[in-house]
Amino acid sequence: MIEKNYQPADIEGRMSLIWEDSRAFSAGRPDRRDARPFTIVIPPPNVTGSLHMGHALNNTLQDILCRFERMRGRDVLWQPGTDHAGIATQMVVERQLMERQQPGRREMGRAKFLERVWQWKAESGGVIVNQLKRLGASCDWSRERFTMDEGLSRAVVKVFVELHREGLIYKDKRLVNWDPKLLTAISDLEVQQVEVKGSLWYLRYPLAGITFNPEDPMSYIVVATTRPETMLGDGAVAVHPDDERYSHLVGKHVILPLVGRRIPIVADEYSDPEKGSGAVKVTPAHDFNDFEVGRRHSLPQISVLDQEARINLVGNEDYLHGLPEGSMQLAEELHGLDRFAARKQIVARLEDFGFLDRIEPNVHMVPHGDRSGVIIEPYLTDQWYVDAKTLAQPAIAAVRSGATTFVPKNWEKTYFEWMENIQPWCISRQLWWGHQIPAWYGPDGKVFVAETEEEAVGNALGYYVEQEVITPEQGREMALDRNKRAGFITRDEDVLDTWFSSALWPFSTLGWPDETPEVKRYYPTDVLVTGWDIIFFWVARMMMMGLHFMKEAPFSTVYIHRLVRDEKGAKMSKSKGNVIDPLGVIDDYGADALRFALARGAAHSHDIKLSPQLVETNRNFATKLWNACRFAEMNDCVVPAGFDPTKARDTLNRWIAHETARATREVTEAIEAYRFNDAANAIYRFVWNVYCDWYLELAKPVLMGEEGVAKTETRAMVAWARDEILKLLHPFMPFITEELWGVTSKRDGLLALAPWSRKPSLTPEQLAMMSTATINDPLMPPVLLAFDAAEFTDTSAEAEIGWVVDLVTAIRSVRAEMNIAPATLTPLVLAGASDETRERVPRWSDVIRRMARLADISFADRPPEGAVQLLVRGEVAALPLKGVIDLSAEKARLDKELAKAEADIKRVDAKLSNEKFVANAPEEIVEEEKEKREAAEARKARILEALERLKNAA
RNA sequence: GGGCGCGUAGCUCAGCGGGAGAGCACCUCGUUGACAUCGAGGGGGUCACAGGUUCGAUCCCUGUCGCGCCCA
Repeated sequence: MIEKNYQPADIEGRMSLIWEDSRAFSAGRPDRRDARPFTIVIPPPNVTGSLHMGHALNNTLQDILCRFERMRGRDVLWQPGTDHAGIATQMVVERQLMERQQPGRREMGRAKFLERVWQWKAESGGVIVNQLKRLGASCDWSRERFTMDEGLSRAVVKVFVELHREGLIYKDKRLVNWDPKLLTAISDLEVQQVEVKGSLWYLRYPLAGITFNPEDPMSYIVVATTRPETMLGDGAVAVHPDDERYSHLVGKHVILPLVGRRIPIVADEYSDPEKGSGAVKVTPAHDFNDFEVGRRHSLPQISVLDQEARINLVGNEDYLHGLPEGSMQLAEELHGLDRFAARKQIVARLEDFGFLDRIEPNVHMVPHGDRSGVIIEPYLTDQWYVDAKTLAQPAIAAVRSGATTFVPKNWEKTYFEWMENIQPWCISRQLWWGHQIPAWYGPDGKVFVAETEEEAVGNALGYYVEQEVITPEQGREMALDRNKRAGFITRDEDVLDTWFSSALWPFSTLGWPDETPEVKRYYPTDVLVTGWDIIFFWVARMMMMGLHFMKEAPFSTVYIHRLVRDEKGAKMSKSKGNVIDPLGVIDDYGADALRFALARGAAHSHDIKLSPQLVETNRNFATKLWNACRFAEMNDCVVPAGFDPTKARDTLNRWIAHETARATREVTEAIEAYRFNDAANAIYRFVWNVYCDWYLELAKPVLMGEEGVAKTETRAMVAWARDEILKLLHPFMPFITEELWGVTSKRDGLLALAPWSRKPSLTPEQLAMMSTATINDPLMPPVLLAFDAAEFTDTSAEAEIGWVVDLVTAIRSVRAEMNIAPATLTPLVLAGASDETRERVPRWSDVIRRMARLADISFADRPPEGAVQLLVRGEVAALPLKGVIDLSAEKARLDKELAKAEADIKRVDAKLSNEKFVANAPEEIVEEEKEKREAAEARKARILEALERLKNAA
């Protein structure tokens, strides 16, 4: 029994348990051992995360694909899991410690802190997984993975060690993006350029050997800078080689104000004559461009900041080197100041001594950390890098060759753009939570990289014994006793960028580096579904790692979807307060409604604008389906064993078989093309505007009528089409469809595992098998034998029902226009009806009378006087409403129709009289136009007749 | 500065070479036995602008304007 009211919350709670108990989503089910696998790896959400609309969209789309392919008979693995999210998680736990006024991370020490993070993960790390289940995600939850799992960690270490051995991972001292709040390096991608209103300071640098005089421009050179405080670390002044204003100064020196360092004036194309004064200060240790300039001119790299971006001068050898007596005083005064406080001080001092030329307002881009939000400092440190340029080559080639394709294809351009200009990837992070880098150092700083500590220590001790740094005896002792080697061999403290482990996700989750059956069966995966914002972070890196270690691209298709925005198109954000919580929406309207709203909006080239009202609309659709199924149940509609819809006799039933087949093809083809919106809209239209509005309404007289062959067949067909609807809709609205599937009939199994009604396009292997196998061959894939009604068509049924629909619609329309009360039943006269129409009427009179509110239907040679005359498919249907209708209103209506017909004729004539059109247009188009003209002429003739009769009546 | 995308009904968007479409909103009517979370009907658009290609352009090309995003 179907409940009277649709209650999504009740259904969804129960259904999750049913799917879980039946292990419906398990990959490698025994009954699918011979099926083709279909694999998607989930973009692992942060373990700290909770479900937002972006997740809801992303996972809805993946689930649609997985459920679709599962129904098409594939052995589906949707691999779930979460990401350890280095910085984010460490921040969450540190904040928690602070809130509870417990000892902080540093007081605790590394081991204790990590224990604490794991504890946090055990308690609250699973939140998002449960939220995904509420959305209906049909992942194989038994295979859930975490990037810090033992197995995945082994994969990370192995990849690091191998890439290091191949020279594709190396340690380098260069400028990194340094986050002075989180005290770690971050990669280029984690930096966001933000437009900031700042200033451009023009500073006077005195020329060496000339007495500085603020009044004498010949005694100094003006440089422009956005960061005056870094002048302490300047190594040169650069001017453009072609800039004649300065050419006489190239090779000369300036004396750095306040500091007293003598630095050269160099010619370098980096300096832009158009910008500022045309001369720039060069600070190799604090600016990426200056770093390159410094390399070209062999300038010293003088870092003047510490890790927290405070001025660091006392005891700073690089800074103090070669400075005149007395500069210690300045160093001591500035030492320890924050970079922005120091800026003020330094500018003030420069001004005091006449070194400040002027200040101009200046808008420029300033790098900010995407996690901390603070201004990033280019900072000179030792970090580990991946040689991305080398790894990118096969990854570029794979997309060029089509081994992997992006949908929509435009994204390939973005991918190439980035990949072809890729920079070394900084992978070390000065954090605790993450995969600690498997590198150990000896007392002289020599690096030993190995998969285990034992191996690394062994190598190191062997080396130092050989070098006679230690004796063999000491080596043995150190090898056996960790305490003995402490201080001699130390492990790298840093951990790897979270995205390093994510890059391995498509194979590490399958058990690699072990040679598991899962790796063999499910790699490479079929499709990756993700947002464009992580193409660089994740997609590109998976491509690189997958191709390098597995020799095959990790997925053949990358489907890129757009963002979910609020109803006004603004990005959802906590600060704006416009966030729609998917779980709240699920509570209010059900997961199915949310999913369907998202799917219907998922067009290729637009972000999705979502509002609660939109979800409500889709909940209403679910209710409509619910009630249609109740109607079927109330009329005892069931599908008899062995029922074949293509063998139906009744026209209406053949018509719905035809329409169902059409909808099935549309939905199938749209999902195959990742056009989720088209698929969802096709099924929406079919359910509401075809099945409910017409089929069920037209079937009512039969269902209410007496028992007989027609009624039996109609009952079967109502139920059959309903089942087809449930199947087509299941990938989009899994909960309600599974519930209705279960309660409407005794079923062999779950809808989630029921066969899709359109055969998948055959693989070459399957085609080969078909040519050698016979129908009874046990090797024949069952899916090929599945009954396939999706190819069924019946154009004559389509024409006949089309006529009924048009007739009813036309009568309804004119009745509404004429303000005829629904309670008033009017007669219908079919004038000059063809044999076909005369034949059809007895079959449909009940229906037409009921739907068009008619008293009776009769035939006549000509329409009665004063009747409203409608044109339906070229014939006149007359409603004798003399006295009821306003004749002038009817004349106005007919005049409008006439004008329309004449306009049509005119337009077609214009075409047909154009010789070039007739000569150049395809024959069928010309033929079509001629037919259109004939039809319009016929209409015009009928309307003129009708007007004539109207005149007579008046 | 480079790249990508978008400008179609009041709103959100389909359509992308041969008669302008949907959903929502709006207006009118409706207690017909699945459904008022509903049914029936209706109004509403020089398809941003200007050129070009074509027998024919909302659709293809070029340019202009406006909006959004990414990279420097």
